Amino acid sequence: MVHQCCSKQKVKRGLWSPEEDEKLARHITTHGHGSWSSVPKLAGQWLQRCGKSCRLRWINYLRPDLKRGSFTSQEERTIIDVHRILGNRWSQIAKHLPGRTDNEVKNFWNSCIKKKLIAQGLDPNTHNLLPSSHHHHHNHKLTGTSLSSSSNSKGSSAFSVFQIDNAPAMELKIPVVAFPSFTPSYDYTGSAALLPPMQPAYDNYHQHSFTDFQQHPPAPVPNSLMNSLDTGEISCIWNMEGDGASMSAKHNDNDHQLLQRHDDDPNNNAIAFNTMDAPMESCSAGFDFDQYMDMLQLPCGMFSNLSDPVDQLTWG
DNA sequence: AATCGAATCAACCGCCTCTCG
DNA sequence: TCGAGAGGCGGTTGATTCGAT
Repeated sequence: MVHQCCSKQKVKRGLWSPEEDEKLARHITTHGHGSWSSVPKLAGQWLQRCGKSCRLRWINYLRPDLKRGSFTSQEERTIIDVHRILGNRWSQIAKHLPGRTDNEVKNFWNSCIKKKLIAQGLDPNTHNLLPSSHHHHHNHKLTGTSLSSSSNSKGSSAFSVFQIDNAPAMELKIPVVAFPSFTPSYDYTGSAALLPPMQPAYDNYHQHSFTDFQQHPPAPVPNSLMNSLDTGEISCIWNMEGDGASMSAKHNDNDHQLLQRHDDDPNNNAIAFNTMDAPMESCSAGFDFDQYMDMLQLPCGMFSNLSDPVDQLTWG
């Protein structure tokens, strides 16, 4: 199919020559692109490309503010973070990476990140553990279900406790109605037990506007995402150290006590669970949701519709 | 040095949305 | 309200490069 903008003229396809690049760049830097469909005409008779092709070439290659070179680990992490929330919305993801294009991000994802996640036993689409991974490692799984909240329309479980290989892990899902002061950071370089937060509310995130990140001041990606979140669900997996002797959250390389805030840094809202004193085959953990909400210092009334604040985990 | 498969990436395709008459 | 055109996007393709044998 031929584009409307190219239907009335002979257009060249395929790779751009240096001469074409030079002609297009010179035209746009002096006149701006205006209407892309008119760019080939205005840029001179030898630029026999369709407007769409010119636009793409400018955006992906000629733009002066493009960043060259391979992606940094920080950029990679940002891509993973945003992708978890937005899915394959490459142009939105690229907005968080100055100098990178959607095409570049998409290619990097498909050729590199995707494989890394799969190698870590994660589904690159959902960022959840691959089902085969559970089976392969013969993981146990426990789900806590006593959290009840009218805002939790999915009726999903509040907790999941399971094992990855021999390491116990816990998934915690927190229904939120507004933006909490909870800004975890994650170590993607760790083992499978040190997982990034899961993305249980994919549809919720999509329902509610995430589109205008630019309104928010520059911030780490999770912050800017959370800032525009008006409802949804946060979910994290925390690793539990040792052979089931305790259960603790890892945050900024520090372990923390049960439901205690890190006092030194008000922005450090790590959660920890140290009540898993029994072996993983048989243990329980109480979870005081009220206390947890206090710790997060949530805006007043945020969880007012929670009817059953205390939850209990059992295993075995 | 030659071959071949994998990885990479630029570019295209086709669909969707927005704008404007 | 509707349709045409343009811009924008994500998926896909195909050429090129890279690396192993």
